[in-house]
Amino acid sequence: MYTIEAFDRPSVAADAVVFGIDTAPPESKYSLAQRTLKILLIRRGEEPFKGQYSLPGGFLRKGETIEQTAVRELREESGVQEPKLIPLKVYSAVDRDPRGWIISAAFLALTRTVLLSTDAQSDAAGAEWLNFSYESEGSSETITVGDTVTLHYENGTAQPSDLAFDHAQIIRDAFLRLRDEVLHHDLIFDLMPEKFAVSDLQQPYESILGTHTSPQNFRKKILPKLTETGEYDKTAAHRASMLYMRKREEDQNR
Amino acid sequence: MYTIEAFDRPSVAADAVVFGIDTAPPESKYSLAQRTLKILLIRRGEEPFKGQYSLPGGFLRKGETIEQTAVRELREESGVQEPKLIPLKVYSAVDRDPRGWIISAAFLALTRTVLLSTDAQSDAAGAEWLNFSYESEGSSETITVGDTVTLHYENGTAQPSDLAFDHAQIIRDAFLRLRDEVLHHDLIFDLMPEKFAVSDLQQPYESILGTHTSPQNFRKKILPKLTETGEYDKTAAHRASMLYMRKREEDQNR
DNA sequence: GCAAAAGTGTTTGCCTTACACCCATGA
DNA sequence: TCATGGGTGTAAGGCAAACACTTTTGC
Repeated sequence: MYTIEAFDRPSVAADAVVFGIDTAPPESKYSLAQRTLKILLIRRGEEPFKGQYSLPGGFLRKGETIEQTAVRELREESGVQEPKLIPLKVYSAVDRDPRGWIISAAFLALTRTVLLSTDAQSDAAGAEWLNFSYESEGSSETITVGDTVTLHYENGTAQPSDLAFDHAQIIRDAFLRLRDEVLHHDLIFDLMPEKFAVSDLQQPYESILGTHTSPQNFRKKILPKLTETGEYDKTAAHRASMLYMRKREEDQNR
Repeated sequence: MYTIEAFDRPSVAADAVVFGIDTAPPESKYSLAQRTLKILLIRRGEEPFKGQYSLPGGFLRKGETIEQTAVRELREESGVQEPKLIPLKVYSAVDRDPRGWIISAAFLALTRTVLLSTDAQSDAAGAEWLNFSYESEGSSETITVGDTVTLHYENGTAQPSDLAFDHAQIIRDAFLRLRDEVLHHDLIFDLMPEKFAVSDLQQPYESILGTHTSPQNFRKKILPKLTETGEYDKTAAHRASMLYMRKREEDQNR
């Protein structure tokens, strides 16, 4: 007969790899705004790994689901609201945390805004949005985060890095999943505000997928997935661009 | 300062949704063998849910990863060896297990053979391979397992069923992931033996994806992903079929 | 020869790509 | 007017569906 006391139990954490699109003002009134992919990291204020970057996350509490853990910790540590969560995997290597037996359920989390709450009641020293870029060549992969952190991977495995715990590995796995979901399931729309111009999509889309095509062909490829709103963005010094919304699933085949 | 005693800890289980392809002998010496998708379920020998079907699975032990838990339990309960494991998600609803606070990391698991070990040192009454079929129409989905169990879903949520725990929900999520991985990442090969004829692929492939095409066009679509072995299957009463292997990733673009 | 499947070639239509072109707007 | 992006049209190439056809084998 099973009794719940018969097994040792690990501490369970949720960690989130949060991506967002940052919009920088254009260089001139003519050119497009610069839209770049960012990742949210926490500068750790406590041991272990004090002062190093880590993913936002925290411990599962009794009475909540692991998704609620992720949402709560994101709000507390960074002010990120209503993220889109996608479960990644459970990281459970026995030596992954020097504090003891702690496993972590990792999530890919997307937000439509990169603003940070300033008065976050935080148990971490501070949350920062950092530039994110990914490159691969053969069996080697490189991720650059912010201006100072470079992560290397060989055959899909993280090499020792400046990041806390096994978070370098989690970040890679999350980005590859993001790329896959953008490619096959239009996840790009979960990184965008509700209404947007076609050209707002292209930079984020192509920096995630690592592709490039002309604005004309990008338009034709993406238009079947969009619905016109009739509104226009008139802020730029050229022809105003129509704002679109994501087309509802049921209407795709019409 | 963090202390590991500061948080309550849940019991952590791993559950696996195991799919395999069963090969039934052909009706005559002329026709093809019947290949059907099967799912491995356990008839529970203990409370709760005694006598009902559940997924194979068990509890995480100290010193092992959650993947090792899944592999160990599969071997113990069903004799399945060397499954391909794909992490699905963590199921953590607070009332999902009447025994208490138990969360489960669910895996999609694929095996190349549907044979069962007969002398499994089992803590379950018995493992069975059951026919699996999936249908969807609008927001309703139906999964049929074996001859007796039918599962219903509305808007992606499992309706009450004869399965133990929340396993009806897990099975649906697993099958949709299977379909997605077969479509986008050629996961079908993890359900096949190392060497196989082109026609061996088509039935499983199309029953998972819910599509149908001619044998000729299926061949042309799949051949770029295959390598000839030079061996032939001469058992049937018609032209012998060449056996192929999965082409290595690096050779795909040649 | 006949049934059944293995395997090849051809046609057609669609979808992507490259690129020429016009439109709208503010400086 | 000019620079810049918004937006449309068209022609070429590649891919997939439909299907006609040949090959191989056991009965």
